[in-house]
Amino acid sequence: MDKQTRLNLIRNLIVGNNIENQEQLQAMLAERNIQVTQATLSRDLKSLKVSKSHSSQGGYYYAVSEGESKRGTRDNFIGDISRGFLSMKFSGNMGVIRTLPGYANTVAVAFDSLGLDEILGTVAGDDTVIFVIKEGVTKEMLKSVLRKNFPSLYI
Amino acid sequence: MDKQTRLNLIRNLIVGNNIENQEQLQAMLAERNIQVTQATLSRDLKSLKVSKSHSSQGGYYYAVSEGESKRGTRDNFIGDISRGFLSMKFSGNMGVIRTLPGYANTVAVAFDSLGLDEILGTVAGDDTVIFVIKEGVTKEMLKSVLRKNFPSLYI
DNA sequence: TAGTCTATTGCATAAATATACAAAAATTGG
DNA sequence: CCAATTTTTGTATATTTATGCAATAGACTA
Repeated sequence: MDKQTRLNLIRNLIVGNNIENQEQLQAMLAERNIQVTQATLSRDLKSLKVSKSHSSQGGYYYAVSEGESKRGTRDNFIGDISRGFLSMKFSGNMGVIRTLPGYANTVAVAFDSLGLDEILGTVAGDDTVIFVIKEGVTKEMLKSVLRKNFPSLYI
Repeated sequence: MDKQTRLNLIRNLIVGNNIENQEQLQAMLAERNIQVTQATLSRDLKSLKVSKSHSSQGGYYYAVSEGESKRGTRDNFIGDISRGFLSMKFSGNMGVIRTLPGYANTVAVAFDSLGLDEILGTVAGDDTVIFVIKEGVTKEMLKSVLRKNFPSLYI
């Protein structure tokens, strides 16, 4: 478990859950067998430029800031995907990927270019990619393939 | 100086300046002869749903959440949708919205911003929006929700 | 290889923010 | 006007987050 992997996971956890404070985040990481101190999380959240907001229900939640969090020049497909990727969800034979604003096209192109047999095609908007899964391929089969291709993403 | 006035001033100060913490905000208010404690500011920021973000220079800044500062309100989204909307059709777990030319993106953004639980994601072209319906949600359920949100549209 | 440099982390603690509680101020209904 | 109720605020303190420092590990150079 290196730092970059932890950062990606944290980003995913933040996007996919309502996390109220660093203690809670620490607990979620612990469930995944990642042990870090609050101090490290404070630094991680800073480097991800995560902001803390008030929810309308009175609590708090973390949010990943628009864009800024990562800008770099890794030029392989997996790098492109890692950089913009936020979350992936499924519905029937369709999948929806949320990305940082403006990254959808990059992610979709990278996805296409990998030539995954399980995916029939993709369409990209600005921060959303929709793709169609090949008939007969289950969510679980696809997830397993994706995890193999992107061990850093926690899909 | 009543509370509402102070809240408005705080919002303006936050939008117009880079304020790093409550102490700084307190000082700016003091310059304007408004004396309050940090505790009160903490409550004020909560009621304004101000979030604290990391700047790319390493510092912090407060930001007023979309809903409160800009007119990113529900009413405006509904207006945006009504203006460009032409028709909505379904196929399986997918929906297709036709709009006036050029309106697709606006409609999609508005749709997304409403945060409808039933919709997984959207992609916009020029005059067409495609969206994916969440698994387990039927056409009829979605239509019913949409009719409630947009009584003026014939969905 | 030894020495140097850099990155990452935990520990302890500082700094920043939130809140329980009580008091003061404002509002409401006779 | 008064009494009852609600709102707003400060004080003191709890909670949450950030950071100085030292330790460790890996990378790089000569």
